Parts: sequence; structure tokens; C-alpha cells
Amino acid sequence: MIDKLPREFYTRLNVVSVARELLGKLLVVPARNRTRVSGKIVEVEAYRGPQDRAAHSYGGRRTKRTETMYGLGGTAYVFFVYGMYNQFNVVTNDRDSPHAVLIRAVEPVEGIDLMRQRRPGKSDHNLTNGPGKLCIALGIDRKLDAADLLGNKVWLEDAEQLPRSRILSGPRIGIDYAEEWIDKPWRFWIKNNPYVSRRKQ
DNA sequence: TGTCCGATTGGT
DNA sequence: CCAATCGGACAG
Repeated sequence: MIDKLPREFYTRLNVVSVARELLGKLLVVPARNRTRVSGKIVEVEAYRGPQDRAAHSYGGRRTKRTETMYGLGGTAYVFFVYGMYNQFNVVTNDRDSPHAVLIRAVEPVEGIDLMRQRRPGKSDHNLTNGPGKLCIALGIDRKLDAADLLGNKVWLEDAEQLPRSRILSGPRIGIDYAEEWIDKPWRFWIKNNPYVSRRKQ
């Protein structure tokens, strides 16, 4: 089995670099009978609290929900929005430095039959091409909030480093309230990958 | 306790 | 374009 990404991958200081380097990595969730459901990360966004107006931790906001963002790099931050969807994030940097990377889309790799069961009626390219969708397909919910990514509930595995020429970037999605932070090009995706979420590229 | 709104999605 | 849907954040 391929090794889990080590702690040092997550505890680096620059969340934007970590976000870019997460492209191509494998997100793994164990399923029944020692099977796995997994996907290759194809789209991410960096959130650099407490300065970043778009981050939940903006201004040092520290509540029951955001507390997870203040944990050690290599922790899962799973939150619930719009009354129906979960969103999976990777906490980065040291403890008390509330940075995180939102995983916006993955390409199915293992367990695609289970993903189809969990997203009935959806075509394969529509199983995991959005942050809420991939949580449904992979079986991620708030029970995984604060899980250690070096533990056995959810983790990431290494993969080949993508050359910069295969990566595109642009502004983050759904943060119209973030004022001067709206235009930061902190969304990254793999060029021409069909599993990147829809809406402007 | 009451109000406002969201790091989205799917259907019109 | 817009409704769904409900927990989190914050004011009072």
C-alpha cells in the first residue's frame, strides 16, 4: 500500500503552496469489508485565515465549528452548509494558525459502484465534481470533522507531482462577501480534467 | 430565543 | 434564475 502523506506535508506554512500540491493526490475513505472509496484530487481552494475574509476563521473567529481549523496541519475540517451539504477540508500549518484547503472535486478511482449507489441517477462524471457531491459519494460527513489524516478514518496518499504546466488557477467560488479577497487566485485545478466542478473556469 | 445567511446543488 | 433546507453565528 502507498504511504499516507506525512505530517510534514501539511504543516508547511504556505497554504497556497500546499493547495496546489494537493492536486493529483488520492483522497481515501475506508468502506465495508476492507474495501476503499477513493478519488484523485483535481480541484482545490486555499483559505488563509485569519487575514482572509473568505475563511471561516477570518478575524480570529474561534467557535465550536471553526475550532477544527485551529488544529495541527493534517486534520480534517468537515463543515455543513446550506442545510444539506458537507464540505471536506484539509487543515494546514501549525496549531493555532487556522489555514485550510477545501477539496472541490475529485476523479473517482476506487469504489465507483458504491459512489453510484450513493448518488443514484447521476452520470459518472457527475459523481464527485463538486465539494458537496464528493462528500456524498465518498461518504464524508461531520463525523469525520477533526479526524487525524494520519489515522484510519480518512487520509491522503501520495501520487506523482503534477508539473505546473498542467495546473490552472483562478478566483475562488461562492465567496462574494469576501471584499478584496474575492479576486485572490487561490482556486487550483487540473487543466482539461473532466471532473473539475462546473461553472466558470 | 429570533433572525439572517451560507466555501452548493439541481431543477426551471 | 431560484428554491431547498437547517445549523451556525450573533444580536438582544
